[in-house]
Amino acid sequence: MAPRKHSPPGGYRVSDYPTFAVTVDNVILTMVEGRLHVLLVRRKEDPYSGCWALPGGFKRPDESLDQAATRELEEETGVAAPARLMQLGAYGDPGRDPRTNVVTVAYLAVTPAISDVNAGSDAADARVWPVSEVLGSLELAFDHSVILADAIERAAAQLEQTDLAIAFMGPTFSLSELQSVYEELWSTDFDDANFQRSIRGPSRDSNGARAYIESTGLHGVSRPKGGRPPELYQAGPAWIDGPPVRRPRASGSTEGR
Amino acid sequence: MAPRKHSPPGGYRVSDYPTFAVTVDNVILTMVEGRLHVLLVRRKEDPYSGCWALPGGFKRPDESLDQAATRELEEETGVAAPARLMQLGAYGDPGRDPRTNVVTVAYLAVTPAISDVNAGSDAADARVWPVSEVLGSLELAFDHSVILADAIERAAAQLEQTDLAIAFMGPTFSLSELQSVYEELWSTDFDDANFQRSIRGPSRDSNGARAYIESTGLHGVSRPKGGRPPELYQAGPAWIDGPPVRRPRASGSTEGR
DNA sequence: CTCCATAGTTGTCATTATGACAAGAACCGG
DNA sequence: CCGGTTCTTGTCATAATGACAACTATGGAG
Repeated sequence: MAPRKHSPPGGYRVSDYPTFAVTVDNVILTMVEGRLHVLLVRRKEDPYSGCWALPGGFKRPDESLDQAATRELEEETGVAAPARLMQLGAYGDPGRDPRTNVVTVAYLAVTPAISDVNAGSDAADARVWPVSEVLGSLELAFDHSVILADAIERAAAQLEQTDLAIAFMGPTFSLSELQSVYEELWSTDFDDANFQRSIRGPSRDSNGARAYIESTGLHGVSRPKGGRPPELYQAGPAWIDGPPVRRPRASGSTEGR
Repeated sequence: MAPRKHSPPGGYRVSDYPTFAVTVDNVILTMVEGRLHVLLVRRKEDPYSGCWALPGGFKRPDESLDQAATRELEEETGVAAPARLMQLGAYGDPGRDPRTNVVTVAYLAVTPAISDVNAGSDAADARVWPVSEVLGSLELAFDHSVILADAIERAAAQLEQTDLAIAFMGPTFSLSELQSVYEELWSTDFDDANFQRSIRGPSRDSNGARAYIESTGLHGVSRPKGGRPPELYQAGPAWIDGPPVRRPRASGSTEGR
């Protein structure tokens, strides 16, 4: 029996209620060569020893969920938490952890290409995997495949609502790089010309509105196979005027749940 | 100390990690006379005895989070869980419950006007409150005010993404009733004529596309002060072709998080 | 160096959606 | 009957979108 801490007159005795372990798991998405990747660690311990899993771990009582997510990410992968680590949801199906009752809270974040990933003490290995590979053939620990799928769906939705796409980009980027983010997450093709027009802003006023991105004077380098070098842009000050691109409503969309 | 259940060879011993109580809380929103309302219960037990709170309670190990939310809602308020009970997020700041470490998972749902609310055994009272009143003057238990605010924000966002607005409506409804949902949650005014055009579908094809709502031949009754009786509609089969109304980007919008 | 494949950029045009607003239709109370 | 109210239909100018042609700037093959 757990120790009885407080017993207010007539109050619930907490010890009468089942206890759970609470963990946090991070879905860190990034873009490598135009393809969506996710950061995974290989587990060193049972259960699912040797299996790949989302980086995460146990929440401590003296920290918030957000703090736990940040800490565990850093501990297990050496990756500093991206600025916008957003909560994805809680997963608590009975039996999702063979050991005991574990409820996990999943977080989602997006980063530019990750420089160096280092497996922490709890992990045997850590690297980014192409998402298509992970969802196709790789078997993840626990219900992490479900979490990953939910995360990608959420990220795709957020692309339309926020400037999340910029978070995939480094300090400067070309518009085709940005375009590939939308195309990958939405499984669509944009007309290059129309995409530029949408992103740079409609015929709108020419001073500051819709400052989604800003032009640096710079030019990038050509692709391996040649081609005109792209102009480089940087993140604008704000997401002022609504989403720059809207998700195409085309193929059999299974929206609205 | 909690009982040591499993100790796989080399595995984590769960007993070494802190345990938490896990609760679920429901934000049930509804529309009463054009104003947004939320379902609350008055607590009978400490802590926060006598305080109003979101209906919820402890998750059991043998049920999923969704099931726990449904069960607690029914138990505490007698309200059958609406079809679409969606997870809002997890709240686990240290000290959010004075008793012990409690992580709660919040759920959000929307219903037509609730017929009868009955306080369950755990609650001293149960009723719907106008949201403006709750956020203004009423002090909720725990961090439930924060959860409520998050829920409303989420609901407003979902209005644009899904056919959530329909969930506020009964079997048949007038377009002005539907309009009031958008206007209340977005704090905007729509031009009545333009709203109708948007909802009923653009100049699009006339057979089935954009079947957000369907016309019943019926007519409602006039308002107290007179006026033409509205035509009545019912929910259409599906959310086929994207959102019918888009959130106006007008006043100082603090989007992007 | 020239030609060509590739990739990025600019421009045009028809179609569709949106906001503003006028006007008609159907009810109320007096 | 008449003004007040609410719902409904119609019109018009403007903005956004999709399709597509054309132009620019690179690398590489010959």
